[in-house]
Amino acid sequence: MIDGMTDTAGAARDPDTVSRFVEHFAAQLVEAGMPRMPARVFAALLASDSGTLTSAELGEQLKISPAAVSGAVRYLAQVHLVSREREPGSRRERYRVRNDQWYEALTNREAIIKRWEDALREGVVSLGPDTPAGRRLTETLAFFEFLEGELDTLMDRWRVRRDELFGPG
Amino acid sequence: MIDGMTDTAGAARDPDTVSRFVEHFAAQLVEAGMPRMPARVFAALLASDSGTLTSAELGEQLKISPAAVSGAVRYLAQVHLVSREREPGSRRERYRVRNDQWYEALTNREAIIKRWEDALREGVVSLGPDTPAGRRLTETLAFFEFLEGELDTLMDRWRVRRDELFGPG
DNA sequence: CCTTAACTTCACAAATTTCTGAAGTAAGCG
DNA sequence: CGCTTACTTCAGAAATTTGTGAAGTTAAGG
Repeated sequence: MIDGMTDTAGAARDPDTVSRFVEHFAAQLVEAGMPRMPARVFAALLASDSGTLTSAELGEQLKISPAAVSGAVRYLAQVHLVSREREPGSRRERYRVRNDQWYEALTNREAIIKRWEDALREGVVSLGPDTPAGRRLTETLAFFEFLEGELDTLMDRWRVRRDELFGPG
Repeated sequence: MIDGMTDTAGAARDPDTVSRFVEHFAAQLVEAGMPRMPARVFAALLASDSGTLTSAELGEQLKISPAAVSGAVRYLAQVHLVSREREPGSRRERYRVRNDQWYEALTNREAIIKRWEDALREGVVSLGPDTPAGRRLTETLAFFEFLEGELDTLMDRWRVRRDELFGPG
């Protein structure tokens, strides 16, 4: 046993090891389009045992200013990837990632899909429904409408699957 | 009938009207994370009757340089949203959006999902599978694996639905 | 094989985004 | 009621991204 490692059931939470995962996973999120700071904050929360961290803890762990934490958390709350909780009897705030909310958020691109649909409907009218371009937009629109319906039932199936794998919740 | 409008079956392709749709739809794509020029080029292709445009046509319509067209098209080809075709017996190239390839590409985030999964697997090992954080990552990983399988069958169902709506082939 | 057309690559200028320090605001605590 | 702590907002510096002009590359056509 190496000095300084705690002998828990799992691996020790070596800060360097944790940090490496956090940065690696954050990099994937960035590649998928998420801004850097939100990605890092989100990854840090994912990697925390409690699933919650305070602003100060995030700032220290990621070596970023309170302002950066504030901005990142606002972004994440807006897209429903984290929730903010006030610690009762304290002005300290805790940011939490819940196991389910994070994939809910992923499928909740619904607002975005809705706006795509609106733009496409406008396009069908503008270009004329009987033109080749109009027909292409009509088909694209139909696909998004189909997708919207599928996402709901997909999440239902996931919950069933999750209960199979990990037991009801 | 207004002067200058051609009396086709659909609406006339008034350049301003087309442009308004192109820019509006492109804006939605940008909001969803696509870089500006690729979004505009893609929207222009979607709105074209033939589904194909040359570099020169794109440059003129969108008022951008050949270099910008080149960069945008490279991006779009990389994510499989357009294909490039060489006009036989000419050094002119045509960029095409096919009706199906575009939603295939949307679901073909598979490469991205795969890398997320890799990062998560690494994380489970790093943090320890029996820690709360490790269990959270395990569940997240299971969700992505589930999603991967669902996407295939979802596309199958779409093709059936499309044939219902628009007829086969 | 030389000319020319069409696209690509490169270096740089411009615009945008990102992150910080500093000042501001709100809320617990004495 | 004022002090202090914790977060937020704001202005600006720094870094990144974006799009252009210009030079480079490839291939058709005489």
